[in-house]
Amino acid sequence: MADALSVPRAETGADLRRSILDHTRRLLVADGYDALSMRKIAASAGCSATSIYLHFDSKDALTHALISEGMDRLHRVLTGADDEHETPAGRLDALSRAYIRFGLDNPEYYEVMFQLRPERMARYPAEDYRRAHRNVDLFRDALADGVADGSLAAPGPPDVAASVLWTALHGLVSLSLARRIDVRVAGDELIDAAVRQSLAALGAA
Amino acid sequence: MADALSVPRAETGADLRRSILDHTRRLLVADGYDALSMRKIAASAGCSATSIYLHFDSKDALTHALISEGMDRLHRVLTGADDEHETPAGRLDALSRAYIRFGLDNPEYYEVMFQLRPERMARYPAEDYRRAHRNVDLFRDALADGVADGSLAAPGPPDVAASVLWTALHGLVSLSLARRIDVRVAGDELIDAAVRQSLAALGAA
Amino acid sequence: MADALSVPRAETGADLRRSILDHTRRLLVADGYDALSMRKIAASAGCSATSIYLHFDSKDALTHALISEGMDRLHRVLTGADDEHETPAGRLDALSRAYIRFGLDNPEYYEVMFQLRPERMARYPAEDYRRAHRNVDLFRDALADGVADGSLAAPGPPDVAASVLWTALHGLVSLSLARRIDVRVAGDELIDAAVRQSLAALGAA
Amino acid sequence: MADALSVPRAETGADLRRSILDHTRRLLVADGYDALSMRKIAASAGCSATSIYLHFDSKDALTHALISEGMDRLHRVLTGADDEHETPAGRLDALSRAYIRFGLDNPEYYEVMFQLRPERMARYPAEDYRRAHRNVDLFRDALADGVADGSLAAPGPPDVAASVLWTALHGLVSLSLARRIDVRVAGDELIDAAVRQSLAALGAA
DNA sequence: AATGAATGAGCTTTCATTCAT
DNA sequence: AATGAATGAAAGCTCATTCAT
Repeated sequence: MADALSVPRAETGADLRRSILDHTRRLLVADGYDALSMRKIAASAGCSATSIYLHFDSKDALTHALISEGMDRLHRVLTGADDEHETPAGRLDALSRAYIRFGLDNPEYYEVMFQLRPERMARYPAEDYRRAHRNVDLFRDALADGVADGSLAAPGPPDVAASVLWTALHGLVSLSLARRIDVRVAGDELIDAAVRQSLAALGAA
Repeated sequence: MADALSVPRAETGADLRRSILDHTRRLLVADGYDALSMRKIAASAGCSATSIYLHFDSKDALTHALISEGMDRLHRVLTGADDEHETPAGRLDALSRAYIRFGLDNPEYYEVMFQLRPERMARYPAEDYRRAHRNVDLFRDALADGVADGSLAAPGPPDVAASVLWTALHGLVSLSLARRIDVRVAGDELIDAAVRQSLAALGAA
Repeated sequence: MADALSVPRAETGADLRRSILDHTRRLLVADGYDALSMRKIAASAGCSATSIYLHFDSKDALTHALISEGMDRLHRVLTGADDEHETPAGRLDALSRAYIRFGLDNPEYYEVMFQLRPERMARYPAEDYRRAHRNVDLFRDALADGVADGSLAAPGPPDVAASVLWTALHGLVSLSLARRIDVRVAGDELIDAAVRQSLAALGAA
Repeated sequence: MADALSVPRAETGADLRRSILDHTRRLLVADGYDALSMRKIAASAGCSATSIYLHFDSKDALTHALISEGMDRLHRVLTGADDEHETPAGRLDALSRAYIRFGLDNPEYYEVMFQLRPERMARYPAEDYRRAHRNVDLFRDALADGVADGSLAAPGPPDVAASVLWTALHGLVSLSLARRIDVRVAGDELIDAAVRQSLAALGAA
């Protein structure tokens, strides 16, 4: 009875956990990680700051949950792109574009996933960060496959070439998100050029 | 004489300004920008927090002084590298290596120069950030020269190709500083590979 | 029972809100508004400065709560005085004396209510200040009633005459509170004289 | 030579003292006493904060200099008004209007002269405040003269009646300066009404 | 599961004032 | 006469977190 009359209550239980994560993402896009505070999250999610601690041990733990989630999403996106193509060169191209797209479309995930310094966060589970390498591994595997079948030519160990490719993609994404790239240059043309330049050395012509 | 005998006194006057900047850099390397506080700087520099305000209008102004200084240093390093080589390809290679070296050797400058989101800093002089483009221009000029004399082949406008090159270098530097690159891969080998891969597309063979 | 035996504990909860308001009043009497600080209030109320923010959004909000409270109290006092008399002249006399009495008895309320410059306070709700006029309205109504029944003779619009009367009463209260009136003159005699002189022009003989 | 080329230097010596006082007045009008700071005064007067201390022992001393100056100016204005009229009633009316005019025209002087609580200012010379009474004395003398020649009828000791008159005038001025009077009422009409009402009881018809 | 209350530590910044020059 | 340098104290306010309920 009271419920029927009450104002639409904020989520509770598992829903609240989900809601907290989503509102945190929203705040991250808007204000960035530094401006994130438990109070603001609580206010945004419509719960008390204390309630957040029912679902996350600490602010760091909340951040890590987001990182994990982001890593999973990125991995899913990348494997999807990987699967859609046959040739190693096609896979590398698709992986690169999917990575960039993910970063630009999910600035909040990208910020916590790749712009944070884990060693500056207390109590961080190194394990979580090691999972990030699964993503680089996708690049490496496609590259190794290409080298194996002669369609690609990595000028060195595939591990290294894949890492280099990743750093290049990351540089594009992070400077784009920070809006540090000349506006006359930024845009789809830049992304195309970046993918082409990044893959050129790998003989993906 | 008295000086020689006196205990190492905290600097004063213009020296203090210099000392504040240096201690700020030290703290930036150790703890990062977010953890930077006027109190900590003061404690580190051996002066009162109030004294910092004699030399800098605000925390932002102090940060901007560092950014300016870093931009100048980077520019000097890059022009030095540029001048030491004759061929456009040689210049591009030297510029790239100098950029990476500067970033890895000056993590504190690099952090405030390129890891901060200017739009999230109040009262920042857009002018300062525009100076950053002077550095990209060095890459573009070398590239354009190479295209002009036929020794290089940018697959598109030199502006775009230079920006792409910059993002690739930045990605390498920022992920290296964040220690996010697999330790089995990191090192001089990685840098070599990165430079080679980044320049491959520009026909700098 | 436990209560009776326990040491005088600092209040908590809603009691703390009340306690904060009361200690703020005490500090206002002692030191004035300018010397008021959140830390001092906290120390006086026996809570942390942070706790004050659980009950009031800001220092201004705390001040405004006091202003509101004071306005209510004054209004209650004035309507009480108004109701106790039949004739317009009697009402005006009672209103005037009640106003003066309230001011002299509640210097802390009076200070925030009438000695502050609202335009110098950020985020002040103009609404709160408009409520002050309800009090002047009581004077105006009594005066208008007297003019209507011929027992009083306002030399002009009742609005104006009532405002003038108010300013006269305020002048007496504020200079008395500031102890700026010659001690040989101050006292009940002065109040009597002030009321008599202030009402003389209104034909309240 | 250097002088001829140099930018217009700020005043020095006695001129600087004068300049400090004037800039302080300007700041008082703009921001009020609470917002007054030595640094702001120095910045406004174009000298160093330290220089202020060459001319005034402390912030309080500077304030007291202003109070003294204001008291002198008010006294001059009042005696001028007093002298221009023959009859006691005329003198009282002129004194009242001159007082109001002075207050409204010199909000900065009025604020430090009459809105400050001397007991809250450290090291204040009680003497300075006693001089304020000279002004009330002018009212009292005119009133006493009127009583003596039968043209006025103070309902009690002239001292008291004069003080009451002063408090009424002060109430009008202070509430006007604080912009606390209903705008539909404020204006010359209000001043006229206030003078008329204030003098009515003194038989100045 | 959820919360209101509470706090100590911390933040940037401004203050009046002093001192050596 | 004038100043730049320096400071301790204090301001309002926000932070992540804990605890009792």
